[in-house]
Amino acid sequence: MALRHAVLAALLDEELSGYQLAKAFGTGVANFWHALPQQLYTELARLEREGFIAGREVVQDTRPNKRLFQVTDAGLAELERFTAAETKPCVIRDDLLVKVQAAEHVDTQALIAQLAERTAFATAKAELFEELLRSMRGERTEEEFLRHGARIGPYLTCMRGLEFERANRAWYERTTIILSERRASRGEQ
Amino acid sequence: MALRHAVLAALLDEELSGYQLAKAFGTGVANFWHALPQQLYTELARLEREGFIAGREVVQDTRPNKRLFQVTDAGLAELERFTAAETKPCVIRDDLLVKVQAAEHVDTQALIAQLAERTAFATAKAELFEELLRSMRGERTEEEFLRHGARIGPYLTCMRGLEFERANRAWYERTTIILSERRASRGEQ
DNA sequence: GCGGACATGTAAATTGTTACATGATTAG
DNA sequence: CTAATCATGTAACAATTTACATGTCCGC
Repeated sequence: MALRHAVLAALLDEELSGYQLAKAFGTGVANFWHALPQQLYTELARLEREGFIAGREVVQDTRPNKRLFQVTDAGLAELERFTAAETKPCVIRDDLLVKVQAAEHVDTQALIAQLAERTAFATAKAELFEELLRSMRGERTEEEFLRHGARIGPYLTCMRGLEFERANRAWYERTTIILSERRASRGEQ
Repeated sequence: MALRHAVLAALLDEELSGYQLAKAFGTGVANFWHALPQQLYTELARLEREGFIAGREVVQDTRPNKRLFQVTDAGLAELERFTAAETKPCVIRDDLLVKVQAAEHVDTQALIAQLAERTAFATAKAELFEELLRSMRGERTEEEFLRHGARIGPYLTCMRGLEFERANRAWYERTTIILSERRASRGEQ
């Protein structure tokens, strides 16, 4: 039941629509959780029904109308309760790691192509996060911002996301080289 | 549908029982995927029914009997097909990150305690992985092992797992310090 | 004798993904 | 005129987690 708390956490700093949330939870600005639009619209409806968020209709001329949501006092209390409760450790589940695990027993050509794709993806995401961090801290140094800056939560989770993507990229690149070389030396035999 | 492929990948190098798989997928030796015993027993039954793995009963004196499973030719072919197919990018979903995201709006005392727990957990896991990597490469240097060693797949995924836990630990420690200092300076006001 | 490790499952509930549905506006 | 972005949902299906169930052996 953490999706609802992720939504609450995302709505703390600003009112957002379902569509805006979907973008954040999909493309990865929200490093702390991932969800598809369908799940978010459903969860927003549930949260509103239960009084944890309140929505207001915003009429737009040029685009379809939208509903912006903000966290209620009950919602904040629920988030407080969640934060104090036990945390279950996070787990890795990655298709690509499964494939690399089997690398010695299968053809690695397609695998190497997929590693290249992921390298590009991780690089782009890392750049996005770097930019995001820069804009969050503004003129201040990181040190200074971490001490006294506002919105420290999003900054910290973004830092973790950046490190994650950097490590991904490094591993993808190294793995690509290793599998390619082994492939080549097998071919030469 | 990657659980089944994760199971196949885990069974490539050695025959394992459901119980042994459960330990590996639970405590994290299998960095590439996570699953609970219940899911594994169910999946093993399905895989056997579909002919992707074959089980054999091993009678034991001192312990309950067990069934060891190995991958069949059909299973290897299925894994080959999976490896060539499209990969969906991995996503982060972590309770603790959600909590840190909300750090500014909730009481951080419990959060800091949870970060300490996670630090200990990540440290232990990193040490486990280091030991595992050492035992896999034996006398060889890492460089040498990566070039020519057998069972390169498990080694590579373990490397990723180690880096992940090291990064976790570093971020947990840094976040603990930052939140603690901010908490202290709020208290002094 | 009690808790933990060994060993294997089923059933119910929750969560997450995929497919289906609709409709306006803007940029190329 | 076609694709992309904005905007919101429902329904069906698949995956994961939690709860229930059972029984032996070993060390303290």
